[in-house]
Amino acid sequence: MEGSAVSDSQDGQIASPRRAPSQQRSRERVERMLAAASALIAEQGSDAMRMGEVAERAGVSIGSLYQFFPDKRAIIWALAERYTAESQACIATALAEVNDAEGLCKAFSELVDTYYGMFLAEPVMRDIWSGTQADKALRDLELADSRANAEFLTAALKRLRPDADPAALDATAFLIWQMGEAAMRLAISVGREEGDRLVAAYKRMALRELVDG
Amino acid sequence: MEGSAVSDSQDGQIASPRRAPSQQRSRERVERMLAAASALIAEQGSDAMRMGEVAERAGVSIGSLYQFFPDKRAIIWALAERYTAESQACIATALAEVNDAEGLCKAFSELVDTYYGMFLAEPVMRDIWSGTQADKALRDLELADSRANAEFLTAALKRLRPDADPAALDATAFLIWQMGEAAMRLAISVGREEGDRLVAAYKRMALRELVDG
DNA sequence: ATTGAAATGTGAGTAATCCTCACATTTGCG
DNA sequence: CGCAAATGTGAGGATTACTCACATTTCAAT
Repeated sequence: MEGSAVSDSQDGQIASPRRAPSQQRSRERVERMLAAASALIAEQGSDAMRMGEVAERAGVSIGSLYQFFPDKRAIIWALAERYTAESQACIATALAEVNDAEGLCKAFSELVDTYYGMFLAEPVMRDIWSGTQADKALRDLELADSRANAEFLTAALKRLRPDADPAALDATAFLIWQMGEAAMRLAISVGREEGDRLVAAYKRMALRELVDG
Repeated sequence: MEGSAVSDSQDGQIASPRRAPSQQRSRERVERMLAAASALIAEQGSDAMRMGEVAERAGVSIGSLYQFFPDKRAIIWALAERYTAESQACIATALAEVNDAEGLCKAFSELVDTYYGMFLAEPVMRDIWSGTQADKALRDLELADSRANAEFLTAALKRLRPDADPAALDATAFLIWQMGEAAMRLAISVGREEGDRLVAAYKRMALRELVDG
């Protein structure tokens, strides 16, 4: 099997693996690198994460690190990608079977709680979404992710209100989703108590918009 | 007159001028430095802005730059502070004389348009708010700014609904304001057309919440 | 006008850090 | 076994934020 993409990121674009690990040994080493990076981000934040330290903690040389990750952003990107994939699956299942207003309320409410819990519990996710927004590739990933997530919401809305303008539903769902992420970023950057209140207020606002149109 | 603060930023804190310019000559030079930085940020973004280039374009030595700005963040922070002061004044006047629901609608609607226009027109503001969120000091500045802005909204709301729970109004205003900034950041990162639609959707949503409670 | 201290100005040099590259080792496969 | 591809290594190149020892200018007090 040939390795997939080899595109070195240059402008502000993607950062795919420089070389896909094809042997068992290297796959395990890449896992160790990701684990080390994850731990370091959790401890100090992605900005303070040093590539040399990642290599050392993973028990590999700096050269090996760069064999599989073209640059520092790529390793953060790889971690972010895992989290988004995971959360997207969770969202899809939560919204898949929504068919009436009551079901939407329940599913959306639980979804927000789950998402908020993930933000609170995962230091890496927290750092990546609130800290490393400087990186254009990551912003784009988040945007794409947000669109994908919003589409599950759109789909549910369309089932609820088949006669409404689809484009308007699209915009509403996208906006509501993005605002939810903004509300949660805000919530985790203030105290826990105020954060909880903000998330609750967001939930109430979003639900009104979703249900009443 | 002794210079004001000298607190070198260390942890993730403030970054005040290392030494306040007290002579006319140095005040002009500092202005040139800020202008150079602003131009460079507009051209390439704050991340790509090089301190050496700022100094060169301002016609000063690198040493002079560091005489007045303790580090790179400080010069960006100084620019951000100017924009926030300017926009805060604009918000205060817009919301000061709101006394009924209709007035709130009109004032808020115009305010959003103005703010959105500023985001679109000012590359520096755009870069600082959407790009340099990695910087904790800047995030804190934005948060404080947002709280201050939300308070004008809170004040207007309290005049409209004197019987409502003040704490709830506070939370609502803060959330609505933050979401507005999120919506605008989103709007400028997608195409102009979709962006306009998103801002319009936000406006509708926010107004409903503001008017209906 | 003199003077001296504070303010201001300079830029070569330091330190930190991302990333490369020439070369060594290991693995898979005919 | 033999060889090509995959993998591994770490000293060093390149960039860049920032420092510091020293030069120059301003200005208030004498």
